[in-house]
Amino acid sequence: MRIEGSIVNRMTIADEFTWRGMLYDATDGALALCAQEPVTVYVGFDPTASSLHVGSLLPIMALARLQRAGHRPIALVGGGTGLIGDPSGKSTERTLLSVDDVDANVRGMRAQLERFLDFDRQPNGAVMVNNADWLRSVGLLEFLRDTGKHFTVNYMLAKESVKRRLGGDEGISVTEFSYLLLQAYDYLVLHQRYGCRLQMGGSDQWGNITAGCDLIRKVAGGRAHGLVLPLVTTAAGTKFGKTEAGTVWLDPARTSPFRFYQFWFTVDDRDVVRYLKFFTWLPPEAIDALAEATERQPGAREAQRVLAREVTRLVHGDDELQRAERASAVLFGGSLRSASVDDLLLVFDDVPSTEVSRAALLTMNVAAALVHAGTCASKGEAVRLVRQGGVSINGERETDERRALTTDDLLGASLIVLQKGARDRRLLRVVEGL
RNA sequence: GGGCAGGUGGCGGAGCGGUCAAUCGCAGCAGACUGUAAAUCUGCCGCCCCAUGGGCUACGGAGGUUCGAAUCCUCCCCUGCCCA
Repeated sequence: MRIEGSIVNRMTIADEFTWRGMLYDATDGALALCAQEPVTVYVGFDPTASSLHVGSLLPIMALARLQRAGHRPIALVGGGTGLIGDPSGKSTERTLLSVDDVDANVRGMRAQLERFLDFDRQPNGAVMVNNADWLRSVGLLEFLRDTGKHFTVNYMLAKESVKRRLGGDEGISVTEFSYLLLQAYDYLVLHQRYGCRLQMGGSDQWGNITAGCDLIRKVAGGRAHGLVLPLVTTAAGTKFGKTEAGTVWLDPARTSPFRFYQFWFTVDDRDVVRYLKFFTWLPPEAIDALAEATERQPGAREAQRVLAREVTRLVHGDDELQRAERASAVLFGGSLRSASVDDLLLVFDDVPSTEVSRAALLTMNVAAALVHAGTCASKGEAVRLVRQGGVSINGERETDERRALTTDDLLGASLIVLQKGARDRRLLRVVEGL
């Protein structure tokens, strides 16, 4: 991504992070340092999956904001640490990923991260590193002598992530227990190679980050800082970034832009302003205005609309945003009967959709169609759902799950819209000769 | 290696020979009310079927006892704690 023009700094990083609610904690002097001179700052991303998800968006935005403020961001992907597994925030031991999996995940994540940072910007172009480059080749004895010697087990036992596991009934393996050393070592390497003096991360990273600061002080004699971001919560107390359909990924192949857009559009009133501050580039005045709009006319969902638009554009680009908006307008914009078949066909690729042959369709009843389209996981579930009144077909509530589908059910002779509840919409399209 | 405590549905956690597809809480889904919101209330929440009923697969794994086991026995695997 290119950042055009020069950025006028109206707020300091401290002001901005504070106003946006992004400052959970920081080491003494971290913010003063940023106010005083350009700093090289890093955030690490765990390659636990081939795609980032919306939970990673906050640290990504934090990096990007710092870059716009003139600092140099380093995005680190954990091709080395990913082989070990970070116990922070986890209550149970994780199963190890294979080297191939980690490498594949690293590739996927790198590609995504590139979108949010400017690698050509002068003089503070972003840098992407993979800690596999130094961790995989380090020798055990060398590591224990050079790095391990600087930490006491006492120190490590005092870390929250370790304490929690010691109290749990699964314990913690030496592998995960050692994780902290690796991340501390990463910070040291980046400090030595790039002069990195600030590490950011989620609040669960505090222990790992301060361990790195301590290591740098002991080995390099330098002062390094840490800043942690709050955990993104939802007012309803559920896990942020999860929907009925599972995790909300940044990869459009895993979470379609339409679903992605819908995720943000359906955000709770109580969360929307906070998310606007976290995840968009909108200036304070614009966000304040949306906050007011939400208070005055919550039903208009203006803030959610803008949030969905901004974040979808940021992650998927303008074209995909427009498709998601159009698909949403067609499927949620009032009566389906008034929507033209052309419109429906247009959104076919953007909405969860399934194809079916005419012959197969005509052997299906309503319940079978719901399963085929993926609305329901099993026929039993489909039966229950219909009996509870949770299903509409082409906008009309369906009450008989055993009703056979006929060509009369096809809009424009080729499409059926299946609705479950208020939000779930899918299309079933008849394809000749399938 | 020894002792102790455990392994039950997405999670937590009951059940301790039949009435258990398994109490309950959380999470999830739907309905009502709405605003594609929240709260609240209601229903649902293993799979399949010619369905006020029937079948199948399930309570770490494998055997066994019994008319009948998640519940009893044996062996094995796994986890935690304590001891060596």
